[in-house]
Amino acid sequence: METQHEPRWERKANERPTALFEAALKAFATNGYRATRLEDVAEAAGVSKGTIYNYFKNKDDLLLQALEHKMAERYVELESVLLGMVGTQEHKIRMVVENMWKRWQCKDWGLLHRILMGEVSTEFPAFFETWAKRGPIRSWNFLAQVIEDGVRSGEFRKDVDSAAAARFLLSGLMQQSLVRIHLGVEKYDHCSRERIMDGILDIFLAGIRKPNSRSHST
Amino acid sequence: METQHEPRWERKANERPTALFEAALKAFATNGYRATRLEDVAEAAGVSKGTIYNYFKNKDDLLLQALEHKMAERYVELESVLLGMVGTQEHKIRMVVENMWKRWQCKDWGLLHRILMGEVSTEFPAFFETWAKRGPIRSWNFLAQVIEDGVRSGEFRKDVDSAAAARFLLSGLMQQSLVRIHLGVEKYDHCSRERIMDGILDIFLAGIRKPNSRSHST
Amino acid sequence: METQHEPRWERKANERPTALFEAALKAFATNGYRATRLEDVAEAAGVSKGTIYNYFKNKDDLLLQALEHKMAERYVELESVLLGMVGTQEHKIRMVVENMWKRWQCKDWGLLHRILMGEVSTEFPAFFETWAKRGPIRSWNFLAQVIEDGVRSGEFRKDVDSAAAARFLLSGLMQQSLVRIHLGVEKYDHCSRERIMDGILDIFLAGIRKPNSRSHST
Amino acid sequence: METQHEPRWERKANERPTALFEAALKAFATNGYRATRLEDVAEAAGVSKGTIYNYFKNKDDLLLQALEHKMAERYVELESVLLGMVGTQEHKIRMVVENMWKRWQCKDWGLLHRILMGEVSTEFPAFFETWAKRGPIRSWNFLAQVIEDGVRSGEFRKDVDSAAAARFLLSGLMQQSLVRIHLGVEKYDHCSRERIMDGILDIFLAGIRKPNSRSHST
DNA sequence: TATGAATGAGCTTTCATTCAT
DNA sequence: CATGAATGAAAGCTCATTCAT
Repeated sequence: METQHEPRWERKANERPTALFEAALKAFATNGYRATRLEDVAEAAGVSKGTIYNYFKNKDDLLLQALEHKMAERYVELESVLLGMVGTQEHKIRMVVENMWKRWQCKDWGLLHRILMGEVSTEFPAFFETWAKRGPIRSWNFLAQVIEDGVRSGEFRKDVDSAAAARFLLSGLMQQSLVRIHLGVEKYDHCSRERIMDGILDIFLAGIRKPNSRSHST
Repeated sequence: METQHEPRWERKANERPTALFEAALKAFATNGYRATRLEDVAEAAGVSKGTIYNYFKNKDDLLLQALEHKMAERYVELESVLLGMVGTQEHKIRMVVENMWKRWQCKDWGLLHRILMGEVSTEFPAFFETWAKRGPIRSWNFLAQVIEDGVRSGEFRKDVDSAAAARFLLSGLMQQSLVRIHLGVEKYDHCSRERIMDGILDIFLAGIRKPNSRSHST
Repeated sequence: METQHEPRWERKANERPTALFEAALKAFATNGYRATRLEDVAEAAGVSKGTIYNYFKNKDDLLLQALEHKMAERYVELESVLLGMVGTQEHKIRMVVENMWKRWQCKDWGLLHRILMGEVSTEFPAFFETWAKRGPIRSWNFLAQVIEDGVRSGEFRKDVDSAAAARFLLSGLMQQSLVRIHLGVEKYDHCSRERIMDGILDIFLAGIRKPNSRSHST
Repeated sequence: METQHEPRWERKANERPTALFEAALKAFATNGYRATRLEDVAEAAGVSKGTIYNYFKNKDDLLLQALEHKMAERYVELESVLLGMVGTQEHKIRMVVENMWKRWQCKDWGLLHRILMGEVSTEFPAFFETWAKRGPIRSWNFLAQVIEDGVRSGEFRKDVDSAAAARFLLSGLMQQSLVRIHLGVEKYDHCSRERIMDGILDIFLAGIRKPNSRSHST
């Protein structure tokens, strides 16, 4: 004679780690990793301090796993986009950039990035390196390839340094994204996100295009 | 036959704060602010724990004053450069960029910047804002003005968005500088500093120049 | 064949604060508030340093709450006595005095009082004031009322200043109690407690009685 | 050919310890002994921290010597008064009490007493004992003698316990003095000092006088 | 599994004391 | 003698971690 409890509780156990990931990343990004007390993370995740230790070895482990989890999540999406792009190389660049720009606007990315560039880079340099290779460097190289293709196809100038170009474009956009949106600079340096994005793309494409090319910025 | 006592300490009050600034910034940038023990800073500065409290109210005060000091130091230099530049706007841009690029290579800047983008931005947002306004934003606006002048003088394209352009160029360069040099990415993303710098400048200038202009990249 | 582990600690949250109150008051009264290390209080209470901070914000908070607790405890008792006294005013005075005298003999009162007159009066004057109003002043006023009634009923002299009288009696007794018993003066100023108490009461009552009154000292 | 400097500076050196005594006692009484920083005492005395160590072995030494000094100062005066009193015993009692009352009003006495009853009694019990014997106990015994004389001369009741009586009178007055004036209770327990003093003396004398005696309080 | 009281290493901070000047 | 920068032991407090329940 069992009372039928709500079935939604079934998946609770599975969601614990995820809830902790979210809570941890948010708290760490907002207040800093060291400055955040595990108790606050627990509270934000709706569990008690001790519970964290059922899922993670220690605070560092929580941080690193949370980062790992977020990264994995984000990079699966990325893969699918970078494959199967068609059209001119310029079009592909636009697509890549638009996609990246959008994901950089997202709060989650801000959280992730702040921590990585902050305490992770100093306190867990090995992890930072792993991330750098899997994330930024890979996308730099991917974009460089696209540009390279454009050079070969005659769409872009012969003397463009595709590696530098890719790094320039993505770094410029990413940095603006980070600083303006996630560090709040747009609150006191007034310039709309669209203007930044469009302006950058315009200049960049003009900068790599064949001089006599007839294309023009949107 | 005198026993030469090693004096337990020397009286050099004037140099103390500066020595502590250096030691503190270095330690904070290397290991993170929270993760650094005041005793280590003291040791690095060649004094004892207690001495720090003769000069600073507490750990936060030491951090903030050290940052303030470094900033002041750096911005006086900057002023003198930005004034009194002559020649075409393109030449001015090259000068600004070369100057910035050089200062961004410098270890001190790396230390300062890591801390600011890291724990300072989360734990002392007010200070971060002050810095952002005095530093990056000011240089963005300055460069935007130079570009604006070039637009008006017919040197650059009429439809260039000078604000976005300035932010693009400086953010791209700064980000690469930070990541490659100070976060060690150049160790596993092989691309010489010169190539990055030249490549970026080439594309940027090509991107804003009047199409029929005869200038050419270095 | 079980190894019987000694549990590292026991879970008895409910008793903790009380145990800490006792230990704290004792230690503070014995060695002085500032001179007492929190670790010693913890040890005396059978817990570790950190545990104190599960119950109290800081050292001051522990002191003040401990005092508050003791005071509350003591004043409930007092209430019940002061109410429901019957008989002549002289009899009531005797009862009040006997009751007070007994409570002042008690070690707990000594602990409480030493701290209050000592560091609390200088370092927490606001708390001291609160205590003075709730404790001594209230009992002075209560006794003054009893005397006043005796004056009106013709039991005591018309020209007796009841306020001064009450303060005289209670202060004299309390001071002797404090100094002799709790500060150890009786060890080198030999005079039995009974003699002090009886002698004082005898003189006091003789001092306020109507001259032709037939009462006699015990 | 000496320039004639002002001669008042001559005694400066001698006054150093005295100035330190004053400053120390005041600071210790106001904020508590442990809670007072030596640097504050130094500042109040117009010297620097290090100077204290030219005159005193350490903080404890400063406290104890300061107390010793004040006590000596006060007790010379007392001696002269207690000797050479003439008249009835009641008159002598009035004189003693008036003298004591006046000295207890004095701020210096308050400072001294607060410290003695406070941290000194717990942290330097030996010193406290010395003081108790030289101070209160001696005056109790002196007054007891006066009363004893009055009993023998038929001025006071035969059955008065002179020891208890003396302790009662002096303790009552002293306690009121301490609490009302020096601990600030008179601010919220309104009763003039004169009333307290007169009321107490009136009751006390009425309490020890021969019943048929014709004397009356002032 | 979840809880949260208890722990204690480790950090920040204070301040009595020393001593080169 | 006077100074006050420097010291470092000692204390307050925090919080990651453990573990009885």
